[in-house]
Amino acid sequence: MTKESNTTRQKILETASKLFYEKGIPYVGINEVIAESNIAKRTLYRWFSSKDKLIEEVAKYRAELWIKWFEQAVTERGNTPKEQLLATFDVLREWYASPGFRGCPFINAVLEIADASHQAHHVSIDLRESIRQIVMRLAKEAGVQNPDAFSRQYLLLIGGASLMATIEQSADGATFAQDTLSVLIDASLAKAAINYE
Amino acid sequence: MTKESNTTRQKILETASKLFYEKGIPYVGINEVIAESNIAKRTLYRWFSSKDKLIEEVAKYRAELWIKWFEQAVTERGNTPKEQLLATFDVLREWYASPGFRGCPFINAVLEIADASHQAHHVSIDLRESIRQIVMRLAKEAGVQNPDAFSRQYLLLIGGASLMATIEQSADGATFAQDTLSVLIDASLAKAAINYE
DNA sequence: ATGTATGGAGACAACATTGTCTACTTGTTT
DNA sequence: AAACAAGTAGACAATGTTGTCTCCATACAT
Repeated sequence: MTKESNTTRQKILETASKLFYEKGIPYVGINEVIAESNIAKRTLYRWFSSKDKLIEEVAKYRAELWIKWFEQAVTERGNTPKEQLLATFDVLREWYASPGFRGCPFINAVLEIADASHQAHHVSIDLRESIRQIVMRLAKEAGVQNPDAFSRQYLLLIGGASLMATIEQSADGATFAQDTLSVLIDASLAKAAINYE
Repeated sequence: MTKESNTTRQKILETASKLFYEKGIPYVGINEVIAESNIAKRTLYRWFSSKDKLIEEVAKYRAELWIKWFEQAVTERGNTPKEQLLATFDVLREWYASPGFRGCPFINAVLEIADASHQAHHVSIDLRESIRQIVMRLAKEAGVQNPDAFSRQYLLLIGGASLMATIEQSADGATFAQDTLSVLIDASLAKAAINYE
């Protein structure tokens, strides 16, 4: 039934999510997903019409969890908006250093699936936009001069830090990003204070 | 002979490089490379013992060209070290906006080939280190306080900008990175001037 | 002139891929 | 009781993959 079905669907989603992340999407076959999920092939195809659809649903599922995790972790730490902005990179540093970390799954998805028209790309683009909205709100509250430009610079830093974590397998990128962000905020606040180009 | 051989080898390298970049490494088969190169399968395998070896050699070939191109483009523009540092993102912006741009091939390679022990990963890591060395030298000349940390922050920005160009398909990341770099340099120079915290 | 390096054309083996299909089982709802 | 939704097991087709192999042709060096 619906209840039973949802748990099966959920089980597939979680297994696929784990395998896709660990091995890279193109390197995981449907057969591996069904074996690891302990389900029949027929069952998988009843819930997901194709591998591409499964990839898409996994991406949506992950994105939903990620943004909740991020938003909560950020509001938990730091009391002022500025502190919260800086705290994002504390959260990220821990993530990068956590066991099993193998890059940001959303960046991975975009590059593993070369086809730019794939729905999974849109999920990653939307997630980045969600992050940017959160950052922009915090930046406004912190009194940053140009919150829009600032939020885009933030995207640069989070992308760069994730990339460094993936390529150099080091969490230090989060620290460099944090320092850079601090300089950006202070420069913007100073500019706001003297209100002079 | 050696001369003839080198041109054949070179032809394979260039064709593979183009295909790998356009379609993504896992999505290009050996058969496609040989068809596009107008050579026999036997010939390819005489020069490259496996697809992985070909991927590795293509990565090395590209990295060599890239760093030359980058170094030259940078020294051509801007007279002072600071100007040259900022000019890097003018060069990159043009690259991102150029027709057929489909991301930084070295970032792509790392993420398309999930296996971290693949030689192509090392090529990308080495290239990033080469970039960092160039930036560190310029930073020293410009009088930046902590050239090592600065160069790593630079890597963040170049990675972030490349990623933005890939994911959002926009060259604007180069501009945001340039602005950020400018703030970083000025903050560091100001700190150097007052020689205080 | 004869060996050696190089290249072309393509068959072939061995295996992996996605997605379909048949046949059977279980549990729930009307 | 009958219909229906969901799941299991796994064969199968169609296709794609890498890498080997045979047979032949060409060009150059000693």
